Amino acid sequence: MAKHSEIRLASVCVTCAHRETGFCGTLFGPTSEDTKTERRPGWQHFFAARAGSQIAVRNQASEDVFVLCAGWAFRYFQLADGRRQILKFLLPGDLFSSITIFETAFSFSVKALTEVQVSGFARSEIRAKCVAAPAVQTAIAKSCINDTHDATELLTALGQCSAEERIAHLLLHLMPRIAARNVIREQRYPFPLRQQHIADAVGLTPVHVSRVLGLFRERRLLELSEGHLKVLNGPELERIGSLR
Amino acid sequence: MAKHSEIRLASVCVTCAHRETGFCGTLFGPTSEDTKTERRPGWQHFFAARAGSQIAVRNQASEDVFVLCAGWAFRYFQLADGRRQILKFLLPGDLFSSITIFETAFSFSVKALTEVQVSGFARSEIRAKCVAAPAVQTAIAKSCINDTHDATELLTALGQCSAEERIAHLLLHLMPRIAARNVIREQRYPFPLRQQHIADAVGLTPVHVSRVLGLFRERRLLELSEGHLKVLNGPELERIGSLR
DNA sequence: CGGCAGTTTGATGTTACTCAATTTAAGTGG
DNA sequence: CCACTTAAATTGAGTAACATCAAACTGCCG
Repeated sequence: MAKHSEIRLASVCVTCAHRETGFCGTLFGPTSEDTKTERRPGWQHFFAARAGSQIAVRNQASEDVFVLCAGWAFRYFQLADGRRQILKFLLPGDLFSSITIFETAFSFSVKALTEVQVSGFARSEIRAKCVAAPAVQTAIAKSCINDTHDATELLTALGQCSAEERIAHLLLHLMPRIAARNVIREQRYPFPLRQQHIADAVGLTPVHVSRVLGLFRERRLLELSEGHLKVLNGPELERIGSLR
Repeated sequence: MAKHSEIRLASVCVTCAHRETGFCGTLFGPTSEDTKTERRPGWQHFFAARAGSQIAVRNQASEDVFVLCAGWAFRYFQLADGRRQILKFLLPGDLFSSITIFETAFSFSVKALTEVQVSGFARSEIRAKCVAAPAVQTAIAKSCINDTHDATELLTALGQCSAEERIAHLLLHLMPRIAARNVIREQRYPFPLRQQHIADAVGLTPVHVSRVLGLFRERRLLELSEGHLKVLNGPELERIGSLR
């Protein structure tokens, strides 16, 4: 069902770092007391952050390329009046953004959704590896393709679909990504999003998200509580949210 | 005002093709009688298409990378029930998509908005040039960055903004791009979009687009008729649609 | 036990959609 | 040049979807 296979750049890069020692990420700029930095000389840069903490800011430049190693995070774009659009949920192995390989500044911000661990690599090193190692090059290209594809789908969902369709689409989008990183039994997925996150991702109010999820629950499509999503009627969910 | 400088890949590549002769694009798959193909042995592939004709289809694979040379076109994603989301308007010099450099298949379709001229280059040649010519590599990276940035902004507009804000944002987004390709006198821009196109781009109905444009006209923000947009009050338009 | 963050529910308001009629503009062929 | 045709834009009335405001409820943690 998932046309685009999941890419785990972190594992690729961590492996790289294990093999070649002359690889030390530069220090990530101090963001807040929520982030705990750890330097491993001869390795890549590495840090942890608490749930809810901001771990990258729009327009901030950095010499590093970041990969989420553990936990959930999300990219978002914030407006002056407080509205924010969540652009993508990041799962372990995801680059903060594939274009950070070309560009030093972020065009969006990143926040930790759960407690996270993040790994930073010197951009120069990554780019050098791109030339040398075809596997890295392919991984990055795939990450670009994936991002573009996701953006296309999300744009279509936001522009053309109803509240039910958008929420169903978001869940369908996340399910295979979660499944690629966890053992799923009986269609029960770990799911740390608050309704506020869903709302900011699909462009609705949390109140309306609650109502729609209530409807889904009534119709026995799914159950959603305490960090877990249980899908009861996958085919019907897909009929609603699949964009075809 | 325009943070991201416009990239004119066509001119770059045409220049390349002029300099190096061993560069012949493969034939673009036959799409319809609306497209008139012309092969120039030793050069890149080249064709024209009538306004409204489809010039690329989702999931269609091609060995070529396409650049719009003249006219307007747009990328879009179509749903089974006929709804479509316009993802980006393409102006002369724009790649159909920067990721076609990595991937053979399109993740969306492309249609001509006006009469257009399109140039195709063999992907293998482009990739070879990427390694050899830093200018081409930079142009492609910038195109990727640009696409990502545009997608971010459009996602935010669709998810978070009102009808007025979205339409204003679209116009503000297009103005500098048009200005980069035309001499603009007295804030009067060539503007071939129908209200249906605006509607499909910002996720509204044509009827509502008409109403909002009517409001803008009443408030003397702009005039929009017969292929031309005249901006009467830029600052106010920006206040409405600038996403800050 | 109290406090807090998140969710649910109800009542009401607003935005944008739908349907349908009318107007405007642009050809087209006589 | 003038009917005739057709696509696009405008306008109005009624409606549906979603937002807003506010209150009540839940589970959790200190």
